Amino acid sequence: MKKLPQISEAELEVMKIVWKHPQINTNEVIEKLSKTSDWNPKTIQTMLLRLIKKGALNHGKEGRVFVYTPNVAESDYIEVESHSFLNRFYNGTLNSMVLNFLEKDKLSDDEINELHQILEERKNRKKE
Amino acid sequence: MKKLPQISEAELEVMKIVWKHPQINTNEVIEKLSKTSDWNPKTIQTMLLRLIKKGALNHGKEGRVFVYTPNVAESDYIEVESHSFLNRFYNGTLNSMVLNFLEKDKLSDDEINELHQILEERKNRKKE
DNA sequence: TTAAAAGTATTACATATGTAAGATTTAATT
DNA sequence: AATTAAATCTTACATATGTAATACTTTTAA
Repeated sequence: MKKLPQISEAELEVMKIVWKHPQINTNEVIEKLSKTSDWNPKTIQTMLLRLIKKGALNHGKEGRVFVYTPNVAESDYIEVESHSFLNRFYNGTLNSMVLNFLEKDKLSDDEINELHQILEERKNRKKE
Repeated sequence: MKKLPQISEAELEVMKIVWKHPQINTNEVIEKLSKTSDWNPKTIQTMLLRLIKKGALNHGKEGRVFVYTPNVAESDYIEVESHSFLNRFYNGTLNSMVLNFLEKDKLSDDEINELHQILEERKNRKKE
């Protein structure tokens, strides 16, 4: 598997936009981020550049305008981050996270039922 | 709830030691961390100091030696980090993380069974 | 009682990150 | 063609983090 670059918190917000709209250009990124943040356009440009430098984004030109595409898949990134998170706090296993949430009453009855339902289905599916 | 200080990746390793052994002194921290890392003792001291400055640790003196205790509970910290993690990657819900793991086949059959078991028990317990 | 050892306190320095401003180039408009 | 506008490129600067080294102070050992 490809080694993923280190992506900071703020950079991640930019990545999310590009993941959602591959082949997006600079102004469109700025526009979309303006709705959810108060970053200066210059700041956003800096982050785009850094993401290119880190190899997280690719860019081409369309006229004189940069157009960005992700160079790391969102699912890969989430996977790596998830495992690193679980390792840091839950002995590396999702089950121990779920258990902890149950113990600490962080799940509503509805959520518990939903989870149960999901697992039931999964088990039934396996049987076939 | 108390506002938690920002704790860096490396600092977290130090916190874990103090959480596990409250009322631990400098040398003991260094000794324990030497087993799992190759940090210089000076580096560890810097991190201890920074954690005090950030309010993550308290310290008292025992003779001329510092003794540390956590000033933030491990469970609080894990809770905050967990929610921030879920918000960043899974729409804020644990269920969508579990679903994603199932879809991506990140859980073994054993783990799935265990999870199912856990939920069964939980549901039965609720009924009483 | 002086020197060495063991702690703590202060300082250092490179890289990363958040947050831009200013300079330069290129394209569009008058 | 000259001016303006719009993009990109270069530079900046404070705080955080990783990773210590050096200085100072207090014990302890010779």
